[in-house]
Amino acid sequence: MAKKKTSIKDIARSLGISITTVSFILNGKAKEKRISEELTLKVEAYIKEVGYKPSHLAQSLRLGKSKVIVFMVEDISNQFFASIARKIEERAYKNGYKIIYCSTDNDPEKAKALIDTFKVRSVDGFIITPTPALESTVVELIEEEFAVLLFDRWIPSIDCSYVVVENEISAFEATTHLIQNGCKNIGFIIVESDQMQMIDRLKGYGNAVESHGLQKNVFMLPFHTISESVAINKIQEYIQNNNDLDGLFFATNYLAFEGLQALNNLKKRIPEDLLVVSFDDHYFFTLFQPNISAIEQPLESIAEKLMEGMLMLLEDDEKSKQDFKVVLPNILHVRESSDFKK
Amino acid sequence: MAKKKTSIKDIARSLGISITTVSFILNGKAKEKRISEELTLKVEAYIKEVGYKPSHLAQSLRLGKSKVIVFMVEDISNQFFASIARKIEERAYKNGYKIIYCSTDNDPEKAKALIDTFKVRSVDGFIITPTPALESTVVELIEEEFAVLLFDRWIPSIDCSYVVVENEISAFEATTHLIQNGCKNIGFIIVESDQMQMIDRLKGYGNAVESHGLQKNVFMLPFHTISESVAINKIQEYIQNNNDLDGLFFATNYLAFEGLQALNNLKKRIPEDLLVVSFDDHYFFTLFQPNISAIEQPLESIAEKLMEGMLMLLEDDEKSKQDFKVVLPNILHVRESSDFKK
DNA sequence: TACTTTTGGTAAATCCTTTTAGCAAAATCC
DNA sequence: GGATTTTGCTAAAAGGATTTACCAAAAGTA
Repeated sequence: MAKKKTSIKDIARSLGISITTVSFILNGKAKEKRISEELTLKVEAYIKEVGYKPSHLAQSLRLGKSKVIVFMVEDISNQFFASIARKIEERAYKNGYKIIYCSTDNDPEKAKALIDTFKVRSVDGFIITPTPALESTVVELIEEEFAVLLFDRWIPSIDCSYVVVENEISAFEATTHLIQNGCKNIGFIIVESDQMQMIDRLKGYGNAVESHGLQKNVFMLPFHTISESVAINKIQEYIQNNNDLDGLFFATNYLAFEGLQALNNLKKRIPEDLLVVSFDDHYFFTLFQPNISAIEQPLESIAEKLMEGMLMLLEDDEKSKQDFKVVLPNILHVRESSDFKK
Repeated sequence: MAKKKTSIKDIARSLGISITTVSFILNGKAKEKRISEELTLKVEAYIKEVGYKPSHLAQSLRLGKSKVIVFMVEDISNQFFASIARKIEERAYKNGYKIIYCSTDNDPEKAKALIDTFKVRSVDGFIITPTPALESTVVELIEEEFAVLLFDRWIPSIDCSYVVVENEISAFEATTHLIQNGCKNIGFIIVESDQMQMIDRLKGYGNAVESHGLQKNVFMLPFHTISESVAINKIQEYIQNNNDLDGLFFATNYLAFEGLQALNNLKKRIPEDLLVVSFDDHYFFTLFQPNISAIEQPLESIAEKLMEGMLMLLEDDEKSKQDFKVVLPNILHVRESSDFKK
């Protein structure tokens, strides 16, 4: 097996013509550049025969475009991000793009370091779930004319394209749903964070509760929650200390999983003792007994918009680069955990 | 903001020296190439000052190495693969490698097409969960001197490095565990597949059952199981038609999730009516009531071995390239679903 | 002094493309 | 028939690095 790949030069030499001619033909510019049809066919046949494929590296170097998109998320092993990864993959490949992933752990230093290495690699675009304190880095990226698209959360202080969901509206809706089903004291369990999606969910919950004349009751776990078992314990304590809770709204599915463990440990019955609803739907919620009500983010639409936006940012040279701003609606699935009738 | 990045040429010009000198200094060859310390320091200071970073593209083109590894799995959104992705990521980045992922859906044509595009991209290595009929493509890759490492399943007919787990042994162990806890008629639920890991799991089950003088009772779902609900129905039918089952062993966690739904629909109690154990542990299994016994694959070790092997294949030029063959042991977690005492 | 060795560096080729500018021959025009 | 246009194709630069081969000047040796 030949280790050495055939290059455009080899082809030119073998056929006794110039590199330029071969390149024109390869790039479909034969007509435009007035290469005779006879020669064109001959070259094309030869290319097919030897199975020549141009080197992407050389092309990238020459054209200044690498056809690589970075997918930078908090944690690629998180089901939500992994699902999006899967769905944008198809679309990217179809358009000749490859995707490099990386996880930030929501650590600004790590995120910055990663972005730095990728700049050097001359990637074309970035799809980012921003960590805190990433404003200036993102602004820099945009100024250096990379295609940048935020998702899951956006950064209010800067002008940058994004794809997010209606966090506030859906949290409002889910809370209202609990109230309509009789809850008077709904605990909202959230992780301490300045991420916009969390802030918005909290806001939606708060507005719904207050607009019905009820009291807010928020339990905030520290962000770097030491471990899962500690988190479970803390939630358990919270529930015990608030014995009159009749509803629980979890801000993410991971919190819900921990919360369900806590409720189970406390022998609390759902929905008899309290109603439960969670943000971020999950396969488990329909497997769990009782089924858990949840707000589903539209993964398919998110992925679709993400690639639509990214391709637009990548291809259009002239249009304003910061105007792809999409907010998608979620779907509230009412299940047994929040509805006696089910 | 400057769009144009500074190149080694700019540095040379600014300092009135040659490109060669700058390159030597950049690559730590100043001493070896007898560049004076004075000049070396001056250049290094200047490089730091302007924040110069060499272009990876140009380096890759010149050196024929791109420092990119392809992580090609069946489905990146599958929790198992996503977890491995996360764990190899750290190690790869630490060694200056980036990871491009892609999903094959276990479709040979798709896999071949993906491999083809990546060859062109001059990636350095491939970590692959092989689809069926991929032997020749993999052999080609090896012959073309790419670093190739199979995982999850390997291909018996070819000589290629791999990292897998003890599928047969663990299946034997889990089956034996069920038998020891009183099962006389264990149903093994598996998906139709010629993947080695499935064949081995089936073998382990069969050996265990037969060595205890019991009958095999295998239910095989067609591979492209139309949909989840259809799968649930089929499993449900199977259980109904085999009313004397007292144990169920699921070959993967996805089958277990479907099976648990089926059991729930049939109002079967675990472990009172039958014992349950599954291959591939999952967060859910400890959340589910009762907790489900499962065989945990050692994700951390798999990832570690994967990168250890890949780096070895990438760096060593001389050593034999096919001799990194690792088989890792799993851990059987006995939980409530297969043990009355728990 | 004359010759060798060391020191400190550089020119140019190479990796593989794309693309601009241009050249000779053939065809067209008046 | 001479000027212009068209046809068909190519030389060479550029993109940004690495590396081989080599060259002066300084230092060492006899």
